[in-house]
Amino acid sequence: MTLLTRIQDTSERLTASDRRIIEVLLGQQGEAVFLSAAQLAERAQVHETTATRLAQKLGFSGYPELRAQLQKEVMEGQDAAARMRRSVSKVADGSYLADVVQSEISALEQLTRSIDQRDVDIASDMIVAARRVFIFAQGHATSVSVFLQRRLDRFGMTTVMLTGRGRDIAERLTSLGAEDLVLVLAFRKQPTDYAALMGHAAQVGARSLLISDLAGPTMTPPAGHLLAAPRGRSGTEFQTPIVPMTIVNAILLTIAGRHEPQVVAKLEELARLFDRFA
Amino acid sequence: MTLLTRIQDTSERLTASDRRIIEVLLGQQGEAVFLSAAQLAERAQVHETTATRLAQKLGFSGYPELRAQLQKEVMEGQDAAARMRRSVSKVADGSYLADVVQSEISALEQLTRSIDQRDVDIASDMIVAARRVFIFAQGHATSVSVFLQRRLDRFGMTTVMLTGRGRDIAERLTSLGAEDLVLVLAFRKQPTDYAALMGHAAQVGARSLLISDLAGPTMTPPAGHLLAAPRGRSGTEFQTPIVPMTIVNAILLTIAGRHEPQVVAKLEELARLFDRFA
DNA sequence: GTTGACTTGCAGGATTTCCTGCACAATGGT
DNA sequence: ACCATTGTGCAGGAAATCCTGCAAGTCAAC
Repeated sequence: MTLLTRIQDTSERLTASDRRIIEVLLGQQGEAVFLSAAQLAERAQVHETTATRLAQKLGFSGYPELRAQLQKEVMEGQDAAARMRRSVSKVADGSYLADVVQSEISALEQLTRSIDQRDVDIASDMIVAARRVFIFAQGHATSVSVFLQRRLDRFGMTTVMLTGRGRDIAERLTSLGAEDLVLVLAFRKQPTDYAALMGHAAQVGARSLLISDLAGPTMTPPAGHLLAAPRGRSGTEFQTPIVPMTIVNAILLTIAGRHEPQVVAKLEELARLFDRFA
Repeated sequence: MTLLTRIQDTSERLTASDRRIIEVLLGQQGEAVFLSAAQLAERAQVHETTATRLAQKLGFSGYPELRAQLQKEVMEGQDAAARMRRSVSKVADGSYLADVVQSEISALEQLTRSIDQRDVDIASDMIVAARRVFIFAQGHATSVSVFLQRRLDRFGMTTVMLTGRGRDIAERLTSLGAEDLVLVLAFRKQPTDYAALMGHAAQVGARSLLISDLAGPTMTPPAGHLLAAPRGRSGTEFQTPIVPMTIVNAILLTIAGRHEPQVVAKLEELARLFDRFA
C-alpha cells in the first residue's frame, strides 16, 4: 500500500496540522526522507506529537515506519526505469546476455554520477604535461592498460608498461623522473607493489594518477589524482573492466578535444591508411 | 570537505573492516544513506562499533554526522545527474565523459537487438566442448583477448594466445587438432593472417568462432559461428572494445550458468582467498 | 452557557540508536 | 618466545528519538 493511497483513505479524518505535515512530506520529499519526527514537525510548524499521531492515523505503527515507507518509494521512483528493465531481463530465463547488458548500462549510468568532467580534465592535463607515462597494471587491469597504451602511443606519447612483478617493475622504474607520470590502474584491492611504486614516485617528484573502483580511495599512499567509480555487480566475481575502460576513453577523448583538436583528423586519416595497406 | 576526500586523507590508517564498511557506504550509497550504524555494520559483516569508530576516524563527531554528510552528497548528486540528463549531449561544453557514457549505452542497447541469447549459448557450448581454446587477436582486440584468456584460465580451461604475427602464430598452430577451438577476435577489417588461420583450422577439422563488429560477416572464409554487433561511433577512430567485451562477458556468464552452476561459488571463494593472501 | 467531540501540547517514560571503557585477539618487531 | 601496538568485540551507559497518558484549548450543537 502506497503512502499516497493511505493518505487518501484517511483524508476525511485529517486535521489542518496533519495536512501541513503532509504538505512538507510530499512537497519536500527529497529532504523529508531523512528527517526525524521532531525535525519534520518543526518544518511544518507543528508539534512533534502530531507527526507521531499522523503516522498512526495512516496505519503505520509509528513514525519510523512511515519514514521507511517514504524512503522505499523515493528509492524506487529514482530508478523505476532501471528496475523495470532489470526485471524484464530476469523474466527471460537464462538470458545472460540481456542481464549483462543491463548491469553494464546501470554501471555506466552510475559513472557520470561518480566522476565529474573536471576530474577528467585534470587527468588529461597531467598526461599531456608528462614527458613519459608509466602505466602500472596487474591482473584484470591489464586489459585496460593494453587499450590505453595503444591509444597514447598513437597520440605520439611515450609510454612504459609496468605489468610484471617486483624486479621487472623496479628495473623499468630506474629512469623515472620528475617530469614523468605514473598512471596506475588497480581494482578491488591495493596491488602488492602499489605502495612501493607510489613511494618511489613521490621521492623522485613524479606525479601520479590512479584509476580505480571502490577500492581506490582506500589505497595508500594516495595518488596525486584519483578517478574512481563503482563497477557493476559489486561484490561478485563477475566484474568487468568496462567502467574503467570508459573512464580511460573519456580521458583520451578529452586529450584529443582539449589539447590537440587537429589530432583527431590525423588519426582518422591514419586509420584509413592502415585499412588500405595492412 | 567531501566524504571521499576524508577517506583519502585517512587512507593509510584504515583497517580491513573499515574498508568493507566504506565499500558498502559508497557501493550502495542509495540505500546506505538510510541505514543506522548497526544496520550498516551488518551489511558490511562487521561489528557496529567499527562503524562508529570509522566515523570518528574520518573526522566526524560520530556516525550520525557521517550519515548526514552522505545524505547531503547524495542529494546534491541527484541534482547534478538530473541537470546532466536535461542537456542531452554537452560535448560542445567539453563534457566528453557524458558523451562517451551516452554513446556506450546506446551501443549496448543495440547489442541486445543484434545478438540473440541462443547465439551466445552456441558459442559457450563450443568453448566448453573444446579441449583447448586458441585465441587469435591483434591490435585493439588484444585488450579483449587478455580479459577472455584470464577468465577461461580461471575456469580451468587451456588457452593458447595467438597475438603475434606470421611466424609466431604458425609455430603455435602446429599442435592444433580436431578437438580444439579457434576463437577469433577481429574488428573493423579482416586481419592479415585471418584467412590462413581459418584455412588451417578447416583443414585439421578444428571448429572456429568469430567475435566481431560490422566487418564480421564480410570476413572470408566464414567462421563456424559468428557473433557480430556494431560498436558505437561507427566510422570514427574512437571505437572502444566495450561491445565485444560485453559479448565475451555474456559468454562467460553463460558458461558459468549453464555448464558449471557450482563454478560461480568456487570462483567467488577463490576471489576472497586472493583478497586475503595477495 | 454548557456539554461533548475533537485537536493540540506537555511531560515523562519506553525504545532505539549511539558512544566508550575494558578485555581479548591479532600482528609485527625485538 | 615475548612484548608493544593495534584492531575488534562486548557490555553498559548516554543520548536521541519516539510513543502515550493526561490536561488544556477550540468549536459547534444544544
